[in-house]
Amino acid sequence: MNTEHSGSGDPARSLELLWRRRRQPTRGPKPALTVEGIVEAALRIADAEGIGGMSMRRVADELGVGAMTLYRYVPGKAELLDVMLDTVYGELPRRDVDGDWRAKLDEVARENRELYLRHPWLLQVAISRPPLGPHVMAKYEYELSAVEGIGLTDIEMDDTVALVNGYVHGAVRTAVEARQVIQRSGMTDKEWWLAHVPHLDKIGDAQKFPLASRVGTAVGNEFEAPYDSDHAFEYGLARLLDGVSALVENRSGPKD
Amino acid sequence: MNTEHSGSGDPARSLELLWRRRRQPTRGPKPALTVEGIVEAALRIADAEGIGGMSMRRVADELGVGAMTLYRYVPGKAELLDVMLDTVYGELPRRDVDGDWRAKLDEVARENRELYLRHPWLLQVAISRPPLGPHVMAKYEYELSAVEGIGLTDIEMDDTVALVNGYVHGAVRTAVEARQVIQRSGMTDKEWWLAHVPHLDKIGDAQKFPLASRVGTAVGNEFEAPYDSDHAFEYGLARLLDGVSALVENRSGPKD
DNA sequence: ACCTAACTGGGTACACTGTACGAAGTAACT
DNA sequence: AGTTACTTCGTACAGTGTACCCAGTTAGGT
Repeated sequence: MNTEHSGSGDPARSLELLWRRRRQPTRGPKPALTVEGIVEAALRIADAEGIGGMSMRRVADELGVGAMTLYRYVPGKAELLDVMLDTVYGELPRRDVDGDWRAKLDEVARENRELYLRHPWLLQVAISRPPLGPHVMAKYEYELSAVEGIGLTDIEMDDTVALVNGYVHGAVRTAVEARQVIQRSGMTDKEWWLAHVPHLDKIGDAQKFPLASRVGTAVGNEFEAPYDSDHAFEYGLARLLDGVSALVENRSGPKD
Repeated sequence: MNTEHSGSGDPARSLELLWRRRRQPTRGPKPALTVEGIVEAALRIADAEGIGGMSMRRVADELGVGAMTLYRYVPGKAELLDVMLDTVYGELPRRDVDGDWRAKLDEVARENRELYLRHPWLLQVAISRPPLGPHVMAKYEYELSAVEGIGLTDIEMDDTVALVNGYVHGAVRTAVEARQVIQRSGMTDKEWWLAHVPHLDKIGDAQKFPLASRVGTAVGNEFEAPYDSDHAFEYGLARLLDGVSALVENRSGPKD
């Protein structure tokens, strides 16, 4: 099920972990693990098996230690997830784009899309309260800089960045789910449709639902190959940026 | 987290269940339960506690029977979820709208939004292969009828309906997650931000991330009240339909 | 009236999950 | 050497979906 949550722990403890502010102890045995190593192992598992496969025992097995050992390094699973998020956000290139705000927002969208495709488990994590680590902050700063100084209010800047991120999230989610359902079921969309048609015919829905039958069949035939998510992404992004453009022009030269 | 899946069972068995095509047995004790009753109980739980709260044991408890009893009526949890989906889609009003395709698509978006708000657990279910029950078919038929006869190809009709549904899904997901995180944490966004600020100040990110600090503070102050999701929804929907309009006009009077 | 086939309810078991608790071992300071 | 801080990790608990099996119930056939 979708849902793992981020940002649920104690702020002081979480930020200490995210910014690696813990003073190393002087006495006692040397720690055998590091937070970095644990996060790396957790990311390997999540990338390969989805967020559902990333259990504390599974991560501990990967590192050759007992499950409870992890709790010496990380307060709990929620906080480990926070560090994983901040870590993968660190992979974003955050390129300096020559051009106007539109070119920059376009780049933001593409970079985020790549990240989602590389780490599909990100789509299964609800990030309503982002973990305020160094890479999350840098990501937010970078994305805001794309729409800074073009006449938007602070609130509108945040809205716009959130709108683009929301669009990319939804578009990639659809594409990834389509890809995953083919893997999980071992059936292409066409095969799945053809497996249902004879039973639907028996029920007689072609008469009751003529449009659904006609369009459903057309779509089933068209997309034997993997769903053309590239085209859908480009089209939707262009429409979205057109919409933002209207707002920017309205702000830079208001009529009333 | 996010994820429960739909449409994973055997097609014949699933469709038989969705369309209630099972012949009732002649011998043996009269069944104490009905599929309808089980689905009703499961919906009550999912509406109140989210999809994570809907376990087979929990549903069985609600009905005063043992967990395994449910398996006499439903092949498994995945199929029960399919019937739940088809059932709630039956709640959609599917009003006849006077007006052009835009007014109709607008209505489709609003009806779907209401449904997501009434059953937030829908947002946690990945529906890449919809359960082909009577109400899912009727929903698809109704939504296609909004864009029938305006010059789009069958594929474009499906794309357009999917685009609108995708937008609504994303917009409501953001709003619902914001609402839920306040419940779960017992903190408003402002309180959460204020709890982090002193620690972030100690780290000194205001210097490193000036834009993020400025905009983050502005957003934190603005949205003390519940996030103004109505406004965001209206704005985004208007931009989206503008984009579709461009496609429709291009199809009805192509230049090249 | 009685047998049997068909059916229902549900107990137990298995392999999972996150993590609280506490025991046992190790290293550095006094 | 004793104390203190720190490590690893076994056990336990309350959950999860569901395979398997047995006991009880009812209708049809004889």
